Amino acid sequence: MSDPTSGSGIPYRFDPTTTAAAVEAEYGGLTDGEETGVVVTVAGRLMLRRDQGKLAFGDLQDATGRVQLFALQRSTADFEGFTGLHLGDWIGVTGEVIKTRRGELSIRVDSWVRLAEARRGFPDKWHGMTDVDTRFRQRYVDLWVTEESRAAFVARSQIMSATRRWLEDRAFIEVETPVFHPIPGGALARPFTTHHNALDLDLYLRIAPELYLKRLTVGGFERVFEIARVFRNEGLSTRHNPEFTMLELYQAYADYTDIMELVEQLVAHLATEVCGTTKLTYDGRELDLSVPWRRATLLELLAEHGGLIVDLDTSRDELVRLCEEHDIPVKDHYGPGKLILELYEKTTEPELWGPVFVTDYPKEVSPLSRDHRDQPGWVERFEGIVAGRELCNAFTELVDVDEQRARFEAQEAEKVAGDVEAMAVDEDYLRALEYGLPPTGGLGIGMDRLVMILTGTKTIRDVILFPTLRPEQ
RNA sequence: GGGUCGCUAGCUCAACUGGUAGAGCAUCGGACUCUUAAUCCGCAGGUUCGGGGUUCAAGUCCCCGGCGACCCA
Repeated sequence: MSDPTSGSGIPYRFDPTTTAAAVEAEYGGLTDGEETGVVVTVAGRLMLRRDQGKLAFGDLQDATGRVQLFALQRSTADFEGFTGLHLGDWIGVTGEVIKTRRGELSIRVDSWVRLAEARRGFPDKWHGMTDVDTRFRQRYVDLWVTEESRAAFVARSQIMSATRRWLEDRAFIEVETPVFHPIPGGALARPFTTHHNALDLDLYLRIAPELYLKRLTVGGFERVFEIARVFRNEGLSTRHNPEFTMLELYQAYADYTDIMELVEQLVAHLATEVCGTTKLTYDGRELDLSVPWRRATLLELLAEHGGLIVDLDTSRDELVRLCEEHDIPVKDHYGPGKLILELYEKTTEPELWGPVFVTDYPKEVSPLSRDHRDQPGWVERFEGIVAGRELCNAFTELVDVDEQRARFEAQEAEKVAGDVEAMAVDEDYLRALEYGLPPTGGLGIGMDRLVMILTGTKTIRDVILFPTLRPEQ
């Protein structure tokens, strides 16, 4: 044990006494040339080095920021070794906090140790890493050299943490439900399939945790939430990754108007926590998340933006004609509700910036929502549109078991007719409903999109550490 | 799925109408006692994404394939 580094020169542990940010916070006010007599130890990655003969300067970056290192041949141990370090090497440094004559807060290096060697050259120290594909494939490099990238993931962590606290403060409990589902359900999407060998059972990766969370409400958990990774077998785009994160929550005794208030308050709270304000700019446009958000029915917005005055009693011929006018492919089994939704998605949704709650959807396209209390053929459901993106989907939950069975069977018929996104009948879920689901409001929020909005990033890959990519070879 | 653009040294990028593939940074060697993307001198670094074709000659033109970006459906 005479050599504590055991030959490699790399120690097994290291004890920094402070961080770059803490040094700056405590000693940033020193006058030029001032010395503190305070010796600190920091650790991080060497990002820049400026050799100056018998002097050398370096920039050390740790998780909190950067601080300059100041080494002298006269007083720094193994000065030649220090000037031989590679950019990107991890080092630990001990020395006195000073401000140089030229006014740069620095640590004057007494001793140092290499904590890791960067065998591969770091990206251009000025331009960094610009190829987005390489940034995603080599996130371990991107995080060091791209400040905005690091900041987005720190913000993501804060958003997740603040969301949990906010919900727990309101008596919600966090649960974990299965990722493997024998019957995919809770959303209209294609699932991934897998197989359990011991049970010789085909299973599906969940497309939503909804039906399990409502089983828990039946079980007496009156307020539950899950931050769930979900999986949808769809294409990739700036807004879609095959695996993404949904916050789902269920609140007994609430309806969709209660959920609207919950969403706008939660999002405004998160904006304040992370951005310090509810008045943001996204993609060059103003976005005011201040409470309350506008509420408008899907039909009202369809009239306002699409100029289409229609309803469920509009003749099918007329709805089909309007769809054809807007280049929307129509299938024979589409009813008026589906046709109206298609018209809305084509003519109106792209025009919405928000925040706005689009309320009241056709029953035909909402198999898990409760019938509207006043409007036959419609359900109590809303989507929140924020920064032109569909941020959330929520409804007054369907609690009537007979009605739920009928909706499932209608979905099953569509699946048989070839709709790969349609739902199947889930008998166990129906059995749960037979034990009684109280009036309940439910919500799903796309957390990746929320993080995008609050960090000002433009693609979902900027907020997912390791997005799904084609293999390199 | 369709269209457009891109892929050149470890990184960031050049190379006019086809004519010996270059620079900056990083790396390596050297100089330099207050730098801030330090500066200066020097060495080295390439299957130009892959395959085929046209041509005396292809990074460049044509075809097929791979990967990506943007736009559209």
